[in-house]
Amino acid sequence: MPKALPVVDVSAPICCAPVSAAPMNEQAALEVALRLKALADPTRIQLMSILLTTREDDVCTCDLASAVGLAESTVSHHLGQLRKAGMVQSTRRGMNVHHRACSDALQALRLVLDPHCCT
Amino acid sequence: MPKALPVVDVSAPICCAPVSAAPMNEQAALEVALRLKALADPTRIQLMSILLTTREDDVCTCDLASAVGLAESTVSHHLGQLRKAGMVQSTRRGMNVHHRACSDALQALRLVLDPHCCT
DNA sequence: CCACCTTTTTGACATATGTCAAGAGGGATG
DNA sequence: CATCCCTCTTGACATATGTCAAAAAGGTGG
Repeated sequence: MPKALPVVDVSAPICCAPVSAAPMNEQAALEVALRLKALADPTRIQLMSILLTTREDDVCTCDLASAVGLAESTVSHHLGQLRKAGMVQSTRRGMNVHHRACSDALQALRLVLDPHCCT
Repeated sequence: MPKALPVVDVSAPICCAPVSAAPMNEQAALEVALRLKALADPTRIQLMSILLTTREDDVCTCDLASAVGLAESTVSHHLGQLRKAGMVQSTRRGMNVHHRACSDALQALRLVLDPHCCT
């Protein structure tokens, strides 16, 4: 990756034409890729799955850590990635931090990946 | 990534319950993550976009290389990744190799990412 | 203030990744 | 066969990534 790393804010749901609408330019492709990258890790997928399937708003970092069997610092790191990509929102409640999946961001990403938009 | 790298064949479209159906186990999460990883690169998203928006079956490696402005060996590498993930099919025709996007694989991935499957 | 719990940050480390140049392979065409 | 094209593979290199332990930061309760 000998290319300068681009600094882009991707905390909002992706909003651009679908991949199949027209050949994407570099900028749009980067926007999509950065969000995909946030999801492209087994641990983070598992975390998203747990958060998406938990209706209660009471999943804290330590719960997640024990659920995926990794160090809390590692899970905190992954949650940070997901947060930066707008996939998760976290709120401190007392001593704990509670996490929620942002289904809107995920849905927006799915829209962009639609392969049949303009067939 | 001090964990042993898992060797998994992901050339077929992903087929598992959506992330929001139930907490995913490690194996399923890995299957999803590996496919996402294949897409989680700006160049590869651009390549997919070009292939998806080209109805004719006549996009060869050198065309793609000049389209994205990278060395042909680099593009060949990316196409290999996409092929391994079942996102692209390539066929040799004479001197050139022609590439096609597999929209089924992309569609299957979108299904798994549905955040509202069981709300 | 002190002891304690949860979370994040930092540092270190091994592994993975994207890129190119150079070489090797596969086919067409003279 | 010789030559030229297109493609893929290999090697090298810089950067990014996932992981943990240790330390720091944020909060609660005595």
